Amino acid sequence: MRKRNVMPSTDSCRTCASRLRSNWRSLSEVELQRLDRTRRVVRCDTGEAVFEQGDPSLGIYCVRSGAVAVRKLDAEGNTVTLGLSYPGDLLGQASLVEEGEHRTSADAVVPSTVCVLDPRAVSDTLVRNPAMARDTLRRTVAELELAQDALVRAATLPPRDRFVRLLLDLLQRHGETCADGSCRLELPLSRRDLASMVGVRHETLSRIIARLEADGLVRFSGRRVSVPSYRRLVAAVPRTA
Amino acid sequence: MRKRNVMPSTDSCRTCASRLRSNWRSLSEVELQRLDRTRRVVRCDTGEAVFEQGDPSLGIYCVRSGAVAVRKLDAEGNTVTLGLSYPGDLLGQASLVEEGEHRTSADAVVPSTVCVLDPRAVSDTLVRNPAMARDTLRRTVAELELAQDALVRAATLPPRDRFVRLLLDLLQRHGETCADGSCRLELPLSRRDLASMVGVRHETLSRIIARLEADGLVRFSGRRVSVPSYRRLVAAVPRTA
DNA sequence: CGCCAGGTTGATTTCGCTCAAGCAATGTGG
DNA sequence: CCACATTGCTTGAGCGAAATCAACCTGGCG
Repeated sequence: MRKRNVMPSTDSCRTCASRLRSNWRSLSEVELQRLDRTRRVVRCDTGEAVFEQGDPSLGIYCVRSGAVAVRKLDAEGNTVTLGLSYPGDLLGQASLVEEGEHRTSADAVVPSTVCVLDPRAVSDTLVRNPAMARDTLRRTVAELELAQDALVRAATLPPRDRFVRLLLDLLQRHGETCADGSCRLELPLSRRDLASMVGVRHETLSRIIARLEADGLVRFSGRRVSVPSYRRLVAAVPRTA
Repeated sequence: MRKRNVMPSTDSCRTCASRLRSNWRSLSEVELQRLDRTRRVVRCDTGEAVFEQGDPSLGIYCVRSGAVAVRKLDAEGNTVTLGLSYPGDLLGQASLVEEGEHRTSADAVVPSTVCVLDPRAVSDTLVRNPAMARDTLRRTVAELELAQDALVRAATLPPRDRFVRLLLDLLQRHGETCADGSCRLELPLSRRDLASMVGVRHETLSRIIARLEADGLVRFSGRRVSVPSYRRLVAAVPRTA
């Protein structure tokens, strides 16, 4: 992970393309401006860290563009990728309720822009704007449920099925569907990262991919993935609860 | 799971023994009373369901006494135990932000009392009392981090270590420590439930227990567990991140 | 040209799952 | 009160799948 570049604020929150998808969509112009004044911008190239687990938090992080992987390291140095964050998403919402060290690492998987907001300003806004407080709670609850679903899958589904589910999720975000029901996908993640999301070693993931190719469900070539039939891929895995 | 008994409100939130540990600790007397008026009480014996996944939610659930297991069923009918909730905890906080069906099941593992509050009343209170809103967000974030930690453990720790961690957690809640560093514990859960929390089949859990006993780390007899040396048990597992 | 990171593939071992039997505690009906 | 089912748990045998260790390939890149 190379260093990040902290730049002075360029654009404003008001004109942010992902504003309506973000936590701040229920803010008035005035409130937005107040937030905006505290804003710093971090530009990261692919692979650059936005922040590292253990760093003191500089504020509330909000993805403006690109895609950011959120990872957690355990005591043995294993790293688990918890998920990807996209424009409008908040990173490390722990800093919403208490400052301190980052409990996760975050790095750009494509060139990305992330804004950093003053926690006090955000906190003030939360107090003054119940609609945003509710919105924030809703998002956090949604994320909690995502995590719990992942726990259930980790406990019950075999690795192969977990990987197919991951592929289907990535297709939603990064894929393009053709008229004939096939689709293509440029993976934003390395094999190792994929493996760390599925919870298996990377050699095992290689074999899983080989098996899926043998079954004619997907074709991998580097980071290019093509899926001959989306329907068949969906059918290859138990119901999406 | 047998049926639950819904009873008229007996005691009040104001006199609730777990009020200060609950979500409502920052409420004024007036606010508490307003909530209290909407309250219903559910008494459950061991094994009785508080609610089942898929049921329409009757409101916000708050544990008053006892201990409640929160479980999730997946499409194949596998059930995973997500955790235990104790007095002061909220169940299924999804209902905080939107009504609908329960996304988990909850059943009492010891005789328990759970209060049900009107979601509208709670929602009103959230809007009017930023301190409570903040408190609620804090709790939800904390739970999210718990879930993410569990994900990391599921992906990196072997079953044996995951079980020891679970034992250590249960010791905190249900154990009694002796002066000599040994401790005892009355398990509130069956072996199957323990297995479903660790993410292995119950036969495998039996073998894990047998191995731990062979190592002299614990002694099991029914639901009675004795740990000769707490320190040794802690040392048997990687650092508690 | 050689090095290196990322990826694949192979051989071997380990370990959790499955199926199956056995056992103790509890409950039930005759 | 006893025969018998039931439930929760343990134990064993065998299998299959993932981890591990290791070799090897491939495409950058200095």
